[in-house]
Amino acid sequence: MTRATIKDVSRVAGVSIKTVSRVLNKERYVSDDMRQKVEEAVARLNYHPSLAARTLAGKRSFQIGLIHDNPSPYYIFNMQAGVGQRCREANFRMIIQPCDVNSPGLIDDIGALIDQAQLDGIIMTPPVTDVGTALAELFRRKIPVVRVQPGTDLTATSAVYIDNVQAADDMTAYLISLGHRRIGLVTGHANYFASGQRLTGYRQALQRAGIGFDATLVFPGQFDFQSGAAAADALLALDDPPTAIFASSDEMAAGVLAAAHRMGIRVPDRLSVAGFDDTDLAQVVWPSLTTIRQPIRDLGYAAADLLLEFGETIERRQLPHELIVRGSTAPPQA
Amino acid sequence: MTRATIKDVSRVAGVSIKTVSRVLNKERYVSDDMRQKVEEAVARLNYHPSLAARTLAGKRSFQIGLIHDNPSPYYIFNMQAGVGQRCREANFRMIIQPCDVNSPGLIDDIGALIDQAQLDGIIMTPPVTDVGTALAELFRRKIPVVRVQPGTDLTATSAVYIDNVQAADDMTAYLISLGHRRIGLVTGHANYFASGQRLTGYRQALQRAGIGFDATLVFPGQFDFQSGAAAADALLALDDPPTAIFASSDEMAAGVLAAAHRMGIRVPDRLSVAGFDDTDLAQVVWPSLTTIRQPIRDLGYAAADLLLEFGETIERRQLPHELIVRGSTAPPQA
DNA sequence: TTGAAATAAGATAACGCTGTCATACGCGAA
DNA sequence: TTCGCGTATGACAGCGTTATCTTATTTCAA
Repeated sequence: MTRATIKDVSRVAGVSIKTVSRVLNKERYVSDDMRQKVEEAVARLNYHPSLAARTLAGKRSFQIGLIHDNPSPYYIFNMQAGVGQRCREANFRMIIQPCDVNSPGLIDDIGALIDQAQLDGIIMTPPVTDVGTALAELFRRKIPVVRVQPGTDLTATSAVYIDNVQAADDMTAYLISLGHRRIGLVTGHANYFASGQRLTGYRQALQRAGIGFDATLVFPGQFDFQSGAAAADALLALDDPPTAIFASSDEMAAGVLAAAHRMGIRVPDRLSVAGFDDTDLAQVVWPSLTTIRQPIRDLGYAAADLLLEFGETIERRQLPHELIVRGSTAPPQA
Repeated sequence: MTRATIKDVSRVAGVSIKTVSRVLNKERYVSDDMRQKVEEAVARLNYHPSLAARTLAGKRSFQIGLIHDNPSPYYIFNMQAGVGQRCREANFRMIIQPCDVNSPGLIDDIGALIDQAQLDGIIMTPPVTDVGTALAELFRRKIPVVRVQPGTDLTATSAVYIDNVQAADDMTAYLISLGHRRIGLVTGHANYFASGQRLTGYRQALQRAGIGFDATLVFPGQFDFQSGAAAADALLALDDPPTAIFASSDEMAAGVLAAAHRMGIRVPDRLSVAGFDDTDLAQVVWPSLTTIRQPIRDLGYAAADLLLEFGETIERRQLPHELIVRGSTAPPQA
């Protein structure tokens, strides 16, 4: 028993091939009578149209690509879950393309992907979102693009994002409200635009509270565990160390926690630690992390939604973040 | 400027379409002369063959599917990385299909995937590997299948795996060698065959050391953080609590750590904790976890390799695990 | 009542490849 | 020389859809 084709369906339903195609594509000008006959035949034969044939004959491929260069399993997993969910709803398929932002072959790889699979659209996550040459290549091919948290050319493509400035402001303000005055900040990788935005939010909250900005309390990180631990080592070795450390990612916050544990500094009693993202990680470290929930899955869903609903039309969508208070933060000890 | 087709290439190279096709597919009977002309034209036009057309015309689709129902981002991420890598080497594409083992639509979903995309092969990860109805559907379609760590019908398909019994034995023996006599075990989800195998390895090591098996020291978990913490609560509340706890996953080990922290029990001084998998998580908790490194990425790579190299021919490959000693284990306090 | 537009259906040509078959050439054995 | 075989190339049909064009039929305003 081989696969059923549209021809089989048309024979069983007693209609022309084109009519079956019309029903499948929900085109107009099909009588209810015909539609029903076709649907019955489709069900009876358990027919599924060949994507290859549809792609070849039509202008659409029913496939979108997700391009990423992100070492965080949590991020990618949730992004895929969101995009995948929306794709499934629309009967689209998602093609994952990991890539290397620093590779010279990046543009060729992306081009090859689009050519070979004839993608209907592309979703990009940071930091690929901000590679000018890659963007240019996509424009050249006139393919719809949605970027997640883009940092540059904000209006060049559709985009979904959260308000990073406000989120960092929220967290900083929360720490201040607990009574902290010296708050360390571990920034993210310089490649990521969000890193700068979070610094802005941090400064903004400090200023509103009348707390002077102290550059020695800001330490550059790379979003990963190691750099979080290193930052904590440096910050806690200061003459006047911070009573709270706000890390721009949960991984770095985990690093801060580990460093504190290593030094015998009790968290949150002697040091408050805050993260960013609310990945699963936030709840599997001890104490569990106060963090900003970034709705990664929803961002993915929204990105796919923009692609499928609007196509080339440029659209933007901001999603809400949320301050999640857990056990890693407390008022500073007297 | 639209995409280049094989026709364009043939015109530029001054040869027939079929010759271009031959070069592309590395068929025999092509002179070096021709081959070079074609390759030049391909490069000049930046030509990439249409997957849709190849799939439709040929018998292969150059796509394989990765079917999973696994809530662990780490696992999936690394599995994808391994499979993806091998696919890229062979110029294949990987289609990800998350699914729900308990959904009644599972079989239809898999069938639709294969029909629509005309996949050349399927890779499955636990626990989907052991769903009999799904396996039957794949056999019916005569599609090559490679399973990762299958638990049932071991010889029914190609498979890649590690020796779970030996791995659990290794860890248990290591804890015994540190001087532990009462070793708690948190098992994994009953759906996973590996859970039972690890229990076997644990018992095997105990027996070899002449330590009696104590069923009260074995607590059922679900592979996740919560169940790890719950297991630790229960085990540490025993009249004669264990001095070491071996959790069958890093996530559960993280749960054990958190529970210990909560109770003020120092790790590893008062309690040794061991995990399984060596996911990234193992290094971002404190103290970092002694664990069994399961080469997930390599398993993925090997799975794709079996599929691409052997096709329908059933082949099996066992990969080595490794005991990784970190800070969460130590000799028991006197 | 008429005819132009809207509706409903089918016949047939692409789409860009691969598979099959046909053809042509060189070379060693008969 | 001739035959046959391995090698090298091309012509052309088809893969399973959608797009385009054509042919009814119905509807509705003038």
